[in-house]
Amino acid sequence: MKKGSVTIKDIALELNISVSTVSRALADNPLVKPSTRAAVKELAKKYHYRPNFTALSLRSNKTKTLGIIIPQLVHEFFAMVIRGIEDFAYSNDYNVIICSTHESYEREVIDTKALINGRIDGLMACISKETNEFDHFSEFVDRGLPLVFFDCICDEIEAPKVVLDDFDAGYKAVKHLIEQGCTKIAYVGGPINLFINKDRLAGYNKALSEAGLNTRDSWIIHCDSGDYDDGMESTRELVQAREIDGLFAATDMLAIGAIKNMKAAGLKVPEDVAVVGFSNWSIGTLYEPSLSTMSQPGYEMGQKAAELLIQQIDNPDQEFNETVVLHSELLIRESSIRD
Amino acid sequence: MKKGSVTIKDIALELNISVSTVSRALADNPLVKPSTRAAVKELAKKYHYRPNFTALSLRSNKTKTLGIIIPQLVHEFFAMVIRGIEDFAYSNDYNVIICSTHESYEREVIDTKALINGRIDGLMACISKETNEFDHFSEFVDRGLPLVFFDCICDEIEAPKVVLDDFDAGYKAVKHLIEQGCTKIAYVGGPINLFINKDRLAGYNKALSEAGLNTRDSWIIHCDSGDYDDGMESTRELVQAREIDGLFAATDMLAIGAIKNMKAAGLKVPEDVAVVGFSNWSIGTLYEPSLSTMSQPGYEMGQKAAELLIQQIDNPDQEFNETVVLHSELLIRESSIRD
DNA sequence: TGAATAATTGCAAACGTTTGCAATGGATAG
DNA sequence: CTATCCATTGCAAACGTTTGCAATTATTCA
Repeated sequence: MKKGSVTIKDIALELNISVSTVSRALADNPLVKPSTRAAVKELAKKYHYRPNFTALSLRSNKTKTLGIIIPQLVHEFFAMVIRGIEDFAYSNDYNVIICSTHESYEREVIDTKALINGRIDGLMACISKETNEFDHFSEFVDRGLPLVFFDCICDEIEAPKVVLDDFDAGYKAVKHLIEQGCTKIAYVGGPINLFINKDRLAGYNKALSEAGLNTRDSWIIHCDSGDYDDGMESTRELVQAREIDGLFAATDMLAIGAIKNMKAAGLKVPEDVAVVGFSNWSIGTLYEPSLSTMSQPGYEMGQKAAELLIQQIDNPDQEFNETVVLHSELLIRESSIRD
Repeated sequence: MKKGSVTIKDIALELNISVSTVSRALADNPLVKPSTRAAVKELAKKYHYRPNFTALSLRSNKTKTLGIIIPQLVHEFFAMVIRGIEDFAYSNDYNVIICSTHESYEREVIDTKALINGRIDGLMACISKETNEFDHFSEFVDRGLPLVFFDCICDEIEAPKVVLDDFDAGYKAVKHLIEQGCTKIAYVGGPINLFINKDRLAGYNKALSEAGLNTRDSWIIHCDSGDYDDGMESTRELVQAREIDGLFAATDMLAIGAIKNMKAAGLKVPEDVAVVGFSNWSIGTLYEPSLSTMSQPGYEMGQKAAELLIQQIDNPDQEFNETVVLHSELLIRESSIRD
């Protein structure tokens, strides 16, 4: 059997009955005579018959597939989001397509357009760091395709959103540093066009002003990517200046990169500078000092996003626009404890 | 326009011509009159017409989509493999579906079967740690669907494979430790049912015997997962025993977990124990000591896998069964240097 | 035994596309 | 003026399914 898969037609032919009967038999339709049903099923099993996905989709106008657009793959938070999505999707008979944009706007547009043509029933998207225009998403919703944003959202498009309370998280992190006695606290984060960074910084500012503390322009650093190297490059001068006694980093990688700098400069963490990161990467527990951080409920975010999306798919005439806000917890480890 | 997408039929209706003409016009078929072609194209543009993916697939019996099955997402090596695959696929007009099995055999079977029904044109797979049976892949190839294995392969199935020379890599790593003066070298690796671990261990043994060195059963540790925690748990006794002066770990996470243990036990790395990991994770450059490791050419592996797969797709009658072997390089950092 | 009813089955359309072939129209040539 | 030819278009089938409706067969009842 060099050919491709067996079709319903092949079975019909061999049994000398019509395709409709075969189709019905396989669907356990009580209309078909038990004996023919048995014969059909036996043959289907023998040939490992599997209904053709494409034909099914075309007929039903449903692909039972959800799309995910994320900026990065190697990211523990996104991995948890994906698991949350998958678990919810699978238990609702949906499959999942993952597209990683690698933080490229261009790739995001390409991926979105590649998904717009009836390949998926709905999309969950986290925009990339480069993204400042949203026409590709507009086209999506204009076509009546369900869309849900999560984490890095775009507020110009009307769609359900699942986000973290980044403002509150930033506030909690910095408040903790203040409680540990820090008075000169710096911030290092990713691209400020993203709400997550804007909000984390706003939380930082709130905590400072509430405590009557000042900051300086040079203490607030926005970097491009947010990875280890960025953490080292961008904080070099800050660390050399030896002005600060606390640092809030918007990602754990930035935090670790910065700590590496501090160690190299002879600064002790947390004695000289206390540090809090963000995202709770597993390396944080192994690093020395172990890293205080803000938790990010990725699994819940994924579950919720999938739930909102499937809800939308199931109720095509209804308008959905709610924003679900999840909360972050402070995880205190060695890097921020100053007794 | 609440409805779904515009179809060729809608355009035909509005222009009062037949669908065939519209189809031909959009395909720049010279048969159609330039004026009608222009009219069709204008309308198509106006309505953002996009050919329905499902219909296209059904007609052509091609999805222009490649499947990827990997055991983990949060893995820098796999991320590179995926990029390699994507780049090659995209430049050959293919899309990509990623399925992460989360190292679960059950999930691997589900995913494979979900992809067998005409959703993809071919599959690239890296088997999970739990996988010892391969019927799901047999069914795949029996159906005439192209398959390529990469990294963690299964040799019972006839299919092209792209692998690392794990034997040589293990040999190089341990030889380096020996050259640094280590004489009591332990091995810690992932599940031994996987060839990658079997081969790395074999390389370890070769290097030892070549140097006339002995090992002990307790110095050879197979653990389930290969992550940080596993690295800590599984090496606890080994470290407590204080018998060894060298460690070859089959993943960087295992290495870091083990080093964490050593530090806690008061052992210095590399002075007391020299360590070499595997995979070149970026954290390895930031960890202290920075981690010596074996490179893993993930991007090349992905590119090659995609190339072999598309080659197979394009030549359905030809039999492909070659195995491409890529090579690993030793990256020497602090954790293994003993002067 | 004939008619009415129930149990099975098949036909054909539909999903959106492409494409071989037939059909239409106008123009050209004899 | 008619026959031929080219340019342009439309028809219909096909890809593999499902499903309303019609058709067939088998069964039951009087």
